[in-house]
Amino acid sequence: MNMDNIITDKTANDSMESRIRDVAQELFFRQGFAATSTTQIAKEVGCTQALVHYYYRTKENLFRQIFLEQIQAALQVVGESLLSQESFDAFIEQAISLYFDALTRNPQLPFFVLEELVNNPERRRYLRENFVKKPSYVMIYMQFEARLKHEQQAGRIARIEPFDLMMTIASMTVFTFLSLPMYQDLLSRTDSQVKDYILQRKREVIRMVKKILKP
Amino acid sequence: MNMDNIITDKTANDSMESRIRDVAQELFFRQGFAATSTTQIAKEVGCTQALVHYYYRTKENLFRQIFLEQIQAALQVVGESLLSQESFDAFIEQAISLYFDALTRNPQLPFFVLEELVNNPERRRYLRENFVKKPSYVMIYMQFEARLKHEQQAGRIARIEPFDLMMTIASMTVFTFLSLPMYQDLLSRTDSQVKDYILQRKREVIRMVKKILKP
DNA sequence: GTCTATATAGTGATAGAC
DNA sequence: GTCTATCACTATATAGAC
Repeated sequence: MNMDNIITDKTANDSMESRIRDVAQELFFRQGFAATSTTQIAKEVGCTQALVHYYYRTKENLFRQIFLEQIQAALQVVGESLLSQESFDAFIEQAISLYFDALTRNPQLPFFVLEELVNNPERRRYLRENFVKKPSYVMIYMQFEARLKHEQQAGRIARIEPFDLMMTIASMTVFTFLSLPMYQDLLSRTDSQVKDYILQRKREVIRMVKKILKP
Repeated sequence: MNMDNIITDKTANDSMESRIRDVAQELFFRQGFAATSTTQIAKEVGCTQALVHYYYRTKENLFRQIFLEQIQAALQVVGESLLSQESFDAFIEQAISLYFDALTRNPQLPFFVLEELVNNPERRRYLRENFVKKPSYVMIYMQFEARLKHEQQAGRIARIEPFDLMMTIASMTVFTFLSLPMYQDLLSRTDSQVKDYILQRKREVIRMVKKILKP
């Protein structure tokens, strides 16, 4: 069983800088910003606390870098979902499925983003300046709006405001993952039961949204 | 304008103990447990930090008392909503309306409860032992389940699992308030616009759930 | 680049005076 | 019941040796 030369992690970059980043992300995800210390990060990395500050100077800097990356990745998933050229029903199904799958790979992301945006008005300002105002992100929403209006004028779907449809899909998708720790713990579910539950919930959300959109 | 004798707050109890409790609740709601210190609580109350510990001994004790009260109040609202003797459609409408109104009076509650349950497995255990297992709370869900099944057998509503219906209503209701700080800040809405938005969202959620329940 | 050492400040909690 | 004083810890951040 000599595995000396086997590369075990496809994306592994063993520089201290990236190891600190990765450990920090894991801890921020699990515990949030306030409850995570640079001392704890250093301990789990196996370096000194000074090194964390050497690379990122402040805990806030380290956090921001991770936060920004995660928001960008999430917005990209949303952007990509809107590229679909299928029928509107198929597009909705594909989009919801894509969101569920992306969050299944990263189930702590919704809470991580929510927590920091709710608790820190400064981060909301930061998000507004860096994303919401950017033309490319405005375009994503306008594209979605235009397509919905078009389908409605053709009489293929029911009347609903684009913002309401967006909020409805976001609610049901995001809340599934926000409530996952409670689902698992309060109902004593195994990991495999949780996986089944997510799949079942995905199907059900798709079914319900389609029904809402029926003319 | 002599108002010396006017009682300004109907529930005000000016004992230090309750003032500490009230300020603590406000700060825990705004910042969460980890980001709130007993020093800060004392400063806002206008007493010394030692006094906070005199009444509640530990920060965890103080938090638990507030946390428990809030969960109990929330579960009572849910319990009351199930007492309705109206038609199922009217019952659903009434229930969703009740949840929206209760949360409008306490918009930070969903995040407060969510944050502490997600970040602290010990609090989930505490919740499971004190509520989920209690016969009275099990009964609330079984009542809801029975009524739904009954309506389905009578062919008055579509087939849907009770748990799915519950999650759907919870998703759309709770997420509205979880995302409120982002809605307000990112879209630069005034308080009065936010109030309108909540009312509009309530109507829309009721409409959608009714549509989902149509046979 | 990584370490040790430390400055400075804040934390939760308690002892003891009044 | 409320205060002052203090303990033992931990926090972030930096200076300086190697």
